[in-house]
Amino acid sequence: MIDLAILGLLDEGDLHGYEIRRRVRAQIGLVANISYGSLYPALAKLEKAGDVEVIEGGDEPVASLPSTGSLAGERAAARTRRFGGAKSRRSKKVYRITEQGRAQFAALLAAPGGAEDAKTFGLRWSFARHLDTSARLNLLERRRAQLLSQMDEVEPAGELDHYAKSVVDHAADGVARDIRWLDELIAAERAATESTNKTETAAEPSAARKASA
Amino acid sequence: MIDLAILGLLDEGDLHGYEIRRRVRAQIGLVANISYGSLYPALAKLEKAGDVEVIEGGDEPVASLPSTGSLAGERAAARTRRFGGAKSRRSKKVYRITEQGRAQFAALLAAPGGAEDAKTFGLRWSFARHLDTSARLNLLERRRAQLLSQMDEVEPAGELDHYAKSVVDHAADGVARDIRWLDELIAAERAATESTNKTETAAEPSAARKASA
DNA sequence: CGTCCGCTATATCGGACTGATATATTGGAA
DNA sequence: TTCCAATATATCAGTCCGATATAGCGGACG
Repeated sequence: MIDLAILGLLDEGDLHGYEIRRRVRAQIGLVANISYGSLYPALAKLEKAGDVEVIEGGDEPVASLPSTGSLAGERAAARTRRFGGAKSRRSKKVYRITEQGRAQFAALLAAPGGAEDAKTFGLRWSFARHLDTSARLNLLERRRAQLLSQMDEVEPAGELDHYAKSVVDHAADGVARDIRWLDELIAAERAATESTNKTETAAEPSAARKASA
Repeated sequence: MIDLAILGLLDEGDLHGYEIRRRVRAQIGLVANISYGSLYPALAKLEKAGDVEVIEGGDEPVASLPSTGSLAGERAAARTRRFGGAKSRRSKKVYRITEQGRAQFAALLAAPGGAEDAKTFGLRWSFARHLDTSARLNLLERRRAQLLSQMDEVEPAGELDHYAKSVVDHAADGVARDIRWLDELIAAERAATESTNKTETAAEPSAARKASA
């Protein structure tokens, strides 16, 4: 979900479209990516919905590191600003998230529905700081269940040739690796919960502790 | 590319749409998957293009294992056949690949253009038996280059919080693992090329035993 | 000193694919 | 017998990607 990525980044500071894409590529490019073909329509849609607003001569990126490779761009923007705002000006529409947008972000991040595919999960987890421990555990277990159901839909050994088998085996190893990783994250979250043994969230049954392939 | 999967499976025997999807899920479900929403339009398109043809009461699946979970379906098909072919019949359009379709399959499999993403590569490699060694090496190196360019587009360390860092690190490990795998496959192909003079596929050399990260 | 290249930046379009839904048919369980 | 689950085909709205178009700007280069 591209809205999630956009709102999540805008929550850390005002940005324009090009920079949003650059940050997604630089930060979580190995997990998910967005194209202009979906980015700009999504921004227009979010603006119409009132989740974001345009602040024309948007200065200070609020979040740290204003530079990082876009020095020329920043200078260009400064010059644009100096020139005054003749309406013929194009270039650089800076977006800011609204209160409604923040609520929408929280809703998308919680997102009880849906299949939790790799990209969406990666995106959600990269914003996991916005969730509480029980929501985090819920997310991890949802992804884990998704991987398990994916695994036992595949036939055990099948009569595949050498090449097909190599790709299937590699993929199976990858899934097993992902599940181990999820188990570590789940354990870490549980440990964090117990160490904060105030009272809250003492229960959380969440039955998925055996599952040894 | 869904056409590649369809033609590749039909090359092993006549099938109807439902069974094509079942086999994709069962055989390479961890790598790629197809939905009805793309499968049936694709079949219609391929038929119109002359790459496949419909054989109405399609019998013997040609390829082995006619059963595997679809016993009921096969019996139903048999009964349908006994009933005779009143044109009001719906159910079960069995497809067969044409000569032109085989050529198209070869073209799609070679496919010099395109970015070689994970799913497409997995699909291509699972059909690698249809390629010669040099085409196989070309495919492997294309995928390898794709992963490398993907890696150095990401910023080195970035100031990410704990959760984002965990997902990025995990993804980076996954890419490194994929590259090691590709290196093994490349080494194996090279070894196979050099030992062609003797008994073909002499010992499955597994010639990549170093694999130092 | 001009002009051409590459980067920043926004925008749109066609095409591919998904997920949901609708519709038939049939074998088997209750 | 009735109803459910599985088999089987088909379509649709929505989502996303890749390619392409446009445009301002700074610097390289002769």
